[in-house]
Amino acid sequence: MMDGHRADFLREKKIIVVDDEPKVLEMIESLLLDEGFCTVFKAATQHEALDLCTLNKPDFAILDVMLPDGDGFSLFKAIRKSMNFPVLFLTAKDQPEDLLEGLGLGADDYMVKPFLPRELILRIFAILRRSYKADDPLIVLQGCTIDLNKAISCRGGRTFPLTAKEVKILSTLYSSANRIVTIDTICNSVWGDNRYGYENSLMAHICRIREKIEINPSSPSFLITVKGLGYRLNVSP
Amino acid sequence: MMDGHRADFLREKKIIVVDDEPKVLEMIESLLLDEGFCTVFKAATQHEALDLCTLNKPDFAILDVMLPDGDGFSLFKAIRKSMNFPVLFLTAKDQPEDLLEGLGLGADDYMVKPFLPRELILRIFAILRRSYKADDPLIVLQGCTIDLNKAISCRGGRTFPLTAKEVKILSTLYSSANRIVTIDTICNSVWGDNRYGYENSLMAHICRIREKIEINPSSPSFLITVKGLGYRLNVSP
DNA sequence: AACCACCTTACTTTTACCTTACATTTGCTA
DNA sequence: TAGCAAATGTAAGGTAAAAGTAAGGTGGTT
Repeated sequence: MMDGHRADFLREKKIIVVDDEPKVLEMIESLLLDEGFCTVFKAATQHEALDLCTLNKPDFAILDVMLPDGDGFSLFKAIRKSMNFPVLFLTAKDQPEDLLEGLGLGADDYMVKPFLPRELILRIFAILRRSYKADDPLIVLQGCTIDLNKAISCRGGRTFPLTAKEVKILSTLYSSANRIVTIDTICNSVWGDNRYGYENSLMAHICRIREKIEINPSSPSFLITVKGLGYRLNVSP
Repeated sequence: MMDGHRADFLREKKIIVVDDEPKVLEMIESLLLDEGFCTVFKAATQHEALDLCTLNKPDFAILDVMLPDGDGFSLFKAIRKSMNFPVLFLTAKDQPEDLLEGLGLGADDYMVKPFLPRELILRIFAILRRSYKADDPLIVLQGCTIDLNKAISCRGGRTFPLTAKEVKILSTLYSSANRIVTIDTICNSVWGDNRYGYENSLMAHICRIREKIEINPSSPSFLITVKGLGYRLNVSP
């Protein structure tokens, strides 16, 4: 695995692969899934690809230049009319003009088939890193990332918005990550001086937070209850 | 000239080229200057390169893997300790391990010598575009483009003029694109030190901006309210 | 089994924000 | 510098999402 857990949030990105050869499509898909990407769309034609893009708003595209209904370049132009995610071109033809046309249009990278699978993965990461660089401090859990500045959590390819109170509670817990934080401490940090009477409200918030960050909210593995003492946010070291 | 005036600001970026062969150094430099780049630094050794980087803070680097005092990879690691500009590796050796090592370290691109000059230029632009897109005063949303220089937004074939305050607000939001910007931050940036009491005014501006950029202003998809936290301008990616 | 601490859900209340219409200010032009 | 239009600011009623509440449920402990 590349980059370890630090690049987890990049693997949440939705990728679309467009190629007319089913074999190539399968190969790239399994390559991506093996690498830990959760959401991979496949299309064999330009038409299909455009529909998928408008519907699913992918974060990255791998486009073959040869397609049954028009070339990848025209697909690229069509996409760029309304979307701006990064694109890597793939081609069997080793023609310099092709390569230059692809990059000239504004593509992010260009690879010639056959390619080293590893090189494709590394180039994808290079592009994703630059395109989606997280200059925000991320809370990285195993299978979930939380961005408190953006007020979102990402889990299993889905993004959940966090509310103001949820952000406040999480940031309180995170400031004492892996340590028990008492209910009183949390209430004090969230509701200030007049903090009494909010215990149940806090409980409801914890419940709602778990829905957004836990893989199995009813048996939490990140936001842990320590009975009689408080809560603890487990963050991988 | 590539991309016309839209990419002009990318040519302002400072580029450093590191190669032990003076000929290659000269060749790349003149290539870059011909393309319109104004600032090109040259270094032949790792040591020289590091000094130039710390002094001039370049925006992009082209590193040869073979250097007299250590390889390009160790130079890359040294640079990344304190700086984070994008890097393209260049190598004469066509060894897969080399390529994979370079990209694996976190480089942005990798080219094998000899290369097509045009391809190098195009790849440089691809990387610069992604890395420094925030400087681009043209905001491309899905179905709407905003030109902050011209102070207009285009949507559904119609062009809307933007007022001074609207431009200021949008540019504040865009400089933290995709991230939550607090109302206080926006007010501070628009009205300066004495910013209190303008919250409602800001609200009215937000409302007017949405009329000009959103397809459906009452359920916005670009300029998002994050209740209790602030506003966010959704830009893809 | 009864207790306790906490979970969970559905519901109510609150609040922050939207929206509209109108008032005021600004800056341009005659 | 007076008049005008455009831009900006203000106020108030309306609204939906978020926060808070309450009540029944769960599971471990004594």
